[in-house]
Amino acid sequence: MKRARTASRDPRGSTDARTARDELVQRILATVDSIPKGSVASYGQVAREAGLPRHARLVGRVLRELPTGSKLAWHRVVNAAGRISPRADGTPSPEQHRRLEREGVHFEPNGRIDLARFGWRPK
DNA sequence: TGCATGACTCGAG
DNA sequence: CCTCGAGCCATGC
Repeated sequence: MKRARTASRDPRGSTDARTARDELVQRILATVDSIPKGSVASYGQVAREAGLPRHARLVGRVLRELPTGSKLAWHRVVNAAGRISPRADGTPSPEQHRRLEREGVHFEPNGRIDLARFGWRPK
């Protein structure tokens, strides 16, 4: 049975609350997975495509929590400025930079990617 | 319930 | 082009 939520308290421990959240995560992962090789999408764009406008930060959180060695193409997600978002240490991930260049995504001298050229445009 | 934390974004200056 | 500040919103303590 569904374990009635005591109305007041609904800690993330609530079974349906957790499943609902997991579904949002799945949608985000699926969207990221659909970004074609050679192009990039911003956190906000991924959120919108996943049907979650204004949730760019959630996309970032999800990617941050990805297990090392994940098959997901997390490197195709950059910020709206076309840059690799700084990590906790304040510097952009060299790994992400490498992966992108390896699949043909070019970086300008200022560290930005020309979104008009490499930005993902879902059909 | 309140308050701080961000792989965010956008508009000003 | 860059730095800031404000707005945004799920999380976690």
